[in-house]
Formats: sequence, C-alpha cells, structure tokens
Amino acid sequence: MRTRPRKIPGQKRSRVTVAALLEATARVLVKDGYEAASTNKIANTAGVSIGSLYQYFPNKEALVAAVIDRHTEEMMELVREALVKVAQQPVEVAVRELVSIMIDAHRVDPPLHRALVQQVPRVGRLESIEAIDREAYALVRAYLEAHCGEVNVPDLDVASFICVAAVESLTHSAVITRPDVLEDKASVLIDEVTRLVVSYLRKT
Amino acid sequence: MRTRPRKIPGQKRSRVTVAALLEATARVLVKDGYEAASTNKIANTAGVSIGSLYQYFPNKEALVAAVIDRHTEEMMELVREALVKVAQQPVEVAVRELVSIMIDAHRVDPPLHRALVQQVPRVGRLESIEAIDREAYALVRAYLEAHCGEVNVPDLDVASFICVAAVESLTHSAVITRPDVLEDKASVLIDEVTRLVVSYLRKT
DNA sequence: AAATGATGTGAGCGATAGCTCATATTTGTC
DNA sequence: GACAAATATGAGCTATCGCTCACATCATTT
Repeated sequence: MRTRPRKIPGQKRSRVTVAALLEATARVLVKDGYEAASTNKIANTAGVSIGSLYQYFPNKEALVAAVIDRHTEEMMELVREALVKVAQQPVEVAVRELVSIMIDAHRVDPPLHRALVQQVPRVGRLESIEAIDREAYALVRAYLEAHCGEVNVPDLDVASFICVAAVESLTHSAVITRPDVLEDKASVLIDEVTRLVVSYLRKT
Repeated sequence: MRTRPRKIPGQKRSRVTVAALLEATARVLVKDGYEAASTNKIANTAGVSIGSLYQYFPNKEALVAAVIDRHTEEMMELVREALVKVAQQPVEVAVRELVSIMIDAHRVDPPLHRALVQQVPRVGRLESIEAIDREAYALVRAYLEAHCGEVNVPDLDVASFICVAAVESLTHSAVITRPDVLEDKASVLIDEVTRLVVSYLRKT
C-alpha cells in the first residue's frame, strides 16, 4: 500500500513534470472547459502518463486548485506591492494607481482568468478563489483607516466592501467581457473608475 | 426513430411534470452543485422517471438552461418595471430606487442565484447568463441619454457600463457572500451604493 | 557495477454518467 | 367502452470518467 507518495517533487525531472501538468491543466481548462477537462486529457496534453499525474496530485480537484493558487498568487503579488507603494499617498493618487494595477493584474492571463471564474465550480477546495477578495478587503480597509482624515464615509466596513467589489468587478468585466472598451478607451476607463471611487470617498 | 418529441407539453399532466423537473433541477443544483447534479438524480427528486425527463429536455444542458431562463426572467421583470417607473425621475431618486430593486431582485432566490453563478459552467447554451447584462446595459444607457442634462460623464457607453457593473456586482456580492452586511446594515448599504453612483454621475 | 530509491508508464478496473427504447398507463374523443 | 394519441416508466446500453497498480526506467550512492 502506497502510504503518501503524493506531492513531493525532489529531483529536477519531477519538477519539470509538475510544471508541465500545471501548464496543461490551464491550457485544457481554457480550451475545453472544466467538465471536458479529464485527467487523461490533461496528462496527454502535458506529454506525461496518467500515472505520473496521480503521483503529484491526489485528484483532479487538487490539480485545478494548484492552478488557481498559482494564478491568484501571481495577481495578488502585483496588488500587494502596489498597495505598499501607495500606502503613504493621498486618496486620489492611490486609487488611480490601484485601478491601473488591477487592470494589469487581470491582463496576466485573461483567458485563464475567465476560465477559472466562469468554469470552475466553487465546491470543496476550489472555494479558495474567494480568498483573494478577503485579503484585498483587509488591505484596503487598513489603508482607509490610516487615511480616515481624508475620506468621508459613515462605515469603514461598508466602504471597504464597496471599493473592493466595485473595482474588482469593473476591471474584471472590462478585461473579460468588454475587451473593446479596453482597446479603444483604456484611459477613459481608468479615469472614470478612479473618479467613481474618489468622488465616493472624498469629503463633500 | 423519434423525430422530435421533445418539449411539447399539451395536457395539464405534462405541464406539472415539466414544472416538477425545473423545481427539482434548481433544488439539486443548490444542494449538490452542477457536477453532482445527474439527470437520474434530478428525475428522482422530481418524482418523475428518467424517461419523462428526456421527453421534454433533449439533454442536461437544456434543462439547466431552462432553469436559468426562468430565474433571470423573474429578476429581469422586476428591473424592467422599476426602470419604467423611474424613467421620468431625476437621477438621485432613480438610482436609489434601482439599487433597492436590484437588492430585491437578488433576494428572489439567493441560493439558486449563487448556484447558477458559481456552479454552472458558461459553455454552449449556458452562456445566456450574460444576456441579462446586455439588456440592463441598454436600458440604463437609454435612461442616461434621456437625462444627459443632469449628468456629467465624458462617455455614455463607459458610464453605462460602470453603473451596471458596479450596481450588479455590489448587490450580488452583498446578497451572496456578505449576508451579514445586509442583515445588520441594509439601509447603510443602499445609501452608500446610491451615493457611489450619484456622486459619480452628478454634475460637479 | 550493484543496489536502492525516485520517477515514469499505461492497460485496465469499478463506478457512474447521459441517454434510449420497448412497453405500460392515462387522457380525450366518439 | 373502444380506440388513438399523449404521457409515463425504468431496465439497461454505451461511453467515459477518475483513478490504481504492477512494473519499467532513470538517477544517485556506495
């Protein structure tokens, strides 16, 4: 009986295998959707045997979860460092910078982002997609608290929620379902989303 | 060979069967998610044989699509009549009313709404979820055009997009992932979302 | 070069999915 | 009540899915 061979890459060879599997999972997810993304197809696409797949991932869910983690981490890294950079900046500057970064973050791999959001069922481990929102919420709330002299909102919780949801939703929709808006008038979009948030937060 | 027996309810009996199937689909979708919602389980839950299911729906996709249609139509009906009602009202009044209605619309059947958004893969016929956005966009754009004297935006397309996406996203998130906000401070939320949109649209 | 562990392989197992069809039952018409 | 059309039934077919395991190959250590 195999005790627990899963998920312990040691040599270089195996790390290549794991990387190929993650790449293949992402590609198949984008091309065929979650339902049609069978583990056999993924292994095939990766040029790896089905047996190898199950050496590193206990099941399909874990495989997809790993792809999600990698992708969200990539996006979150951008947002985190942007928030550090603007921590001391006034609201107007900070918001504009963040909106701009959020659009960039969504451009890391739009087809994959779309596939993950629209295709992957949020059950079990796959629920972690929402973790990103919670972290963003906490970071923004901290910023607003530090700058509460500049802003005028009756409730910090509600305000943080509104800012995060609005910016996330708008950048997501723009990149995913309205690429035309981004091509033709990206600067208008950034200006307008910034104005939306700033005029909401600003005193009088 | 059966030519095309699908989807032609005539007698009262059959309409009851179809209704039971739609209800069961919704319930199973909520309880078990899309993947685990097998047609056999749905037929079982509906108290109907699997054969009957396939008399009215050519496949699982069509069944789920019918549930989506019914649900979005129910929500859209509310939004449509609200928009007619506020067509002549000034921005401030109209926005508040619409935000309020949007929250109500999301309360029609939150668990089902959540299941449809989070579980159902957007492929093939199931893409129609997004049709609702397009209609809302058109209606809002028409309103803004009619009231362009009251508002101050550089681009009607972008502004419509922003209003629809922001309000939809905020009400959705509030009802689905932050029921606490709604319980404790529903009025604060309505006030704040209204302020967000109004201060964005308003002249200076 | 022998031994040992790490890694890779793929035929195939059990389970279950979506779906069909021959048959049974109900309803409406005369 | 006889007959046809509409509706309902469910055993079971085919396909495919996720996944295992007995074995081969490669890398490392001695």
